[in-house]
Amino acid sequence: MSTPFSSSKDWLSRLANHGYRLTEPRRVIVEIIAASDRALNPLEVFDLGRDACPGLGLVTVYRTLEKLEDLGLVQRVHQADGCHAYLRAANGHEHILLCNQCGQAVFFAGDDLTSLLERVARQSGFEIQEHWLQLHGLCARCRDSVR
Amino acid sequence: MSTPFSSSKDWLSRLANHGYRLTEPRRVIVEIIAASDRALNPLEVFDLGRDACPGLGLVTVYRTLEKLEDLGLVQRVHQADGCHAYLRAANGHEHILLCNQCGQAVFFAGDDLTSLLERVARQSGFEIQEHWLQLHGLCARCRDSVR
DNA sequence: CTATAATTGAAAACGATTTTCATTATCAGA
DNA sequence: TCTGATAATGAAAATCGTTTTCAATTATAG
Repeated sequence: MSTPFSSSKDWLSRLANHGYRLTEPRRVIVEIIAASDRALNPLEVFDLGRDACPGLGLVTVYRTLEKLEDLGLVQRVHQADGCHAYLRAANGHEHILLCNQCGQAVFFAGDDLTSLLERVARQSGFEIQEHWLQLHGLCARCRDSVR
Repeated sequence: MSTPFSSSKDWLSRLANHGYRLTEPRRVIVEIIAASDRALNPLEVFDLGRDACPGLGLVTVYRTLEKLEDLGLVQRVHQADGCHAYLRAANGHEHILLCNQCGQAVFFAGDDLTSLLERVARQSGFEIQEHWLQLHGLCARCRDSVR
């Protein structure tokens, strides 16, 4: 069980190492995602980013999120309403647990899945390339405040 | 491990029991989803539906899929490109395995998850309301034809 | 310091989905 | 069986999230 926080410094050098330029909009966007404990959609990143970088464009948010996802630093989560939000990427065999109320994200280890995956591959004849586990619920605080 | 086929008769009576009228467009759409062994997006349902019901409108497809989902007969699957497709709903603790190539869907039992869910709930303090496991890979036939 | 090429933001385009609205069809009740 | 209330339909327009285009700006190698 781990918090989703991460170091924006690392992310910026990863960007630089891959030939991307370090610009003000990118610094701001990276900082926002890395510092967030919940998944943010592009518009939310945009709104937060405008505070630190008034000229920021929504298009730049989309483009930067796409690059961060390509580099494996950030991952998209799918929400019930069909929209996408972005979060620090899970490392290794971590998966995500999201609060339906406040959006808080928690990572947890899901290594127990391997035996299930092997069994399903054997029985179905499929070659399994990707597994995608996401949990939704209410965090302790929201559970108390809702009832 | 089970095929995704289901009885469209059952679905129609479920619709009727819930106060919905049985119309030609609904009969056609239900028949298409129930008979499909892969997830279909609304446009695919529309194209197939036009064959049997020439006047069919895409809007009706969306509306009918929404009702079927509300009744728990059909479920949405999220795809890598962000689009949605619809499939017979998994029953009980089944989950879905999708072929990235041909789209074929296979259901498998995922009851092994309960202990994982309990552990995560305990450690995180969350009340877990929904778990969402989806596997992607290549079915036996596509794996052979791709290589 | 300069030149080059990557990056930017605004506007327009885009595709999927939803809403609006007038017409049509289902079905409960006479 | 007929009929009226109203649920359901399809077409067009609106909407929403996302992507493309393009001219202006900016980071960085040399």
